Amino acid sequence: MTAAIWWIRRDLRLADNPVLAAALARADQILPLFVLDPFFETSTYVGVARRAFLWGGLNELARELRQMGGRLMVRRGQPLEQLRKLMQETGANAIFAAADYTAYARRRDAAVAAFLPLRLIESHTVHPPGAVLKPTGEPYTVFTPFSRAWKNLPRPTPLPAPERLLTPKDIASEDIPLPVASSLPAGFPSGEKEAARRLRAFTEGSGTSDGAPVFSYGATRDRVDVDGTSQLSPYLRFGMLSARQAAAAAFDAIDRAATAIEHKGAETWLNELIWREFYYSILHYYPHVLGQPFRPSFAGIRWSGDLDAYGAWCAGATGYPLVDAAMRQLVQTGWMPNRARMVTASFLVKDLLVDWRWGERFFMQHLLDGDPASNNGGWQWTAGTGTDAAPYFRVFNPVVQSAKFDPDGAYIRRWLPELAAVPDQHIHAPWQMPPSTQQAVNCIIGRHYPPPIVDHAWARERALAAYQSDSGRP
DNA sequence: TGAAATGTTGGGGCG
DNA sequence: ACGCCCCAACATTTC
Repeated sequence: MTAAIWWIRRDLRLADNPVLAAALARADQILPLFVLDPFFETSTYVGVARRAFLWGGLNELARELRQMGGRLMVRRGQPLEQLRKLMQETGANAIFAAADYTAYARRRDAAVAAFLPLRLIESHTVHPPGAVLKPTGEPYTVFTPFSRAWKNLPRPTPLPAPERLLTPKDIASEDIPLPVASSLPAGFPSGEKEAARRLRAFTEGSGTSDGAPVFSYGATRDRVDVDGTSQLSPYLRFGMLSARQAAAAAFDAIDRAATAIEHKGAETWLNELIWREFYYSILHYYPHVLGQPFRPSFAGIRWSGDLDAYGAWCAGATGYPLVDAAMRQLVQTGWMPNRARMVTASFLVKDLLVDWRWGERFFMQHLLDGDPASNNGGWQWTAGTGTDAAPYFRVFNPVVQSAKFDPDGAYIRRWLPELAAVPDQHIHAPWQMPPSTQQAVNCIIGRHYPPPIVDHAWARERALAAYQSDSGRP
């Protein structure tokens, strides 16, 4: 009998799992192992919600493994030490894990590989960093040519889940951490089954006469008052859904599209998946983006360092309803639609002139899908410091964005109940309500809801001036 | 995957 | 009838 360790980090699924498949091809028995790494228990970049989501996923995975005859092991401590011990206890002679790209992950895996037979398998992307390169062998730094090259590669075909998986008996394991009920994200039940159900509902429809949401994605994805996005990112983050499964479903939807609009919707969603792969590639080839601007010319911007402004942004108390609604949604649910991320990020960086890295960290703490590559890519895009980023002079107007993407204010009223009775005409800029109206709807600006923390027109000019003078621009 | 400022055009009111 | 102005609507440029 041979045994191999399946070292699980963020690949919490049985279907389409090339790491597990590689381990099964090599060994008769599999030791699925999760190591409670003290690094993550103390990291300021991991908040309680994402940790609870992970614990929930581990419990789900353990349940599924039991049904197949297997068992999830949990050990606490340094990965190298715990892996070495488990190999000694069990006679396992190989370790399989998914390749990962953050600085910490690479350091950790290199340290293990130096002493133990660790095999890293590509699993987090459809086409791993290095598979999509310019003809010269250089990485792409612009999205559109990257996506063109990506689409020229073979279409993915996900693997089925294995039918049986045997784990050696009588191996000690710690208890799987139970998520604290109060920190469990209510809108996002954890686990592979839930992920598959949501993917099906999004790309194939929920069985009603309505078309699949992916077909209207082009029109609705930016509407914050409508659930127009897939909301699959938390599942992709922990591999409860694989990028290949998602991309395969996107290609299927493109094939099934009956109209130009449907085709465009599915194609746009596929592009979002490719953005994710683009940023994985960027992080792999340009690891300095974690901490430094991709473009060094932006390293000299003098940020305001305004802790009060940052605190108001975090608390959803800037006085701009769309920004505040989105920040409250983030803190309460661990998730925000992409449009809201762009608006809140632009507001922090451009209107408040707060260092984008502060926002990046806050998002990492609160987002269930907090992924270093995508999150960093998004923030650098907004700050104008990244690859293929928004030009520095593009400044979102939080009132205009609100009117466009939450036209009736339904999203605002949902997350800011204090504004529930504000008339439509003032919902995007409530400080313009006449005092009599404020009285009438019981929303006094300055008492029930704050006045705007900055004047947007003024803030825009300040941002343009700061970017211009500090980034060596003419 | 902006917004604001500036420029152009053309219809209509009016002397 | 004609020129002038106003200004919406749209286009282009600039940040």
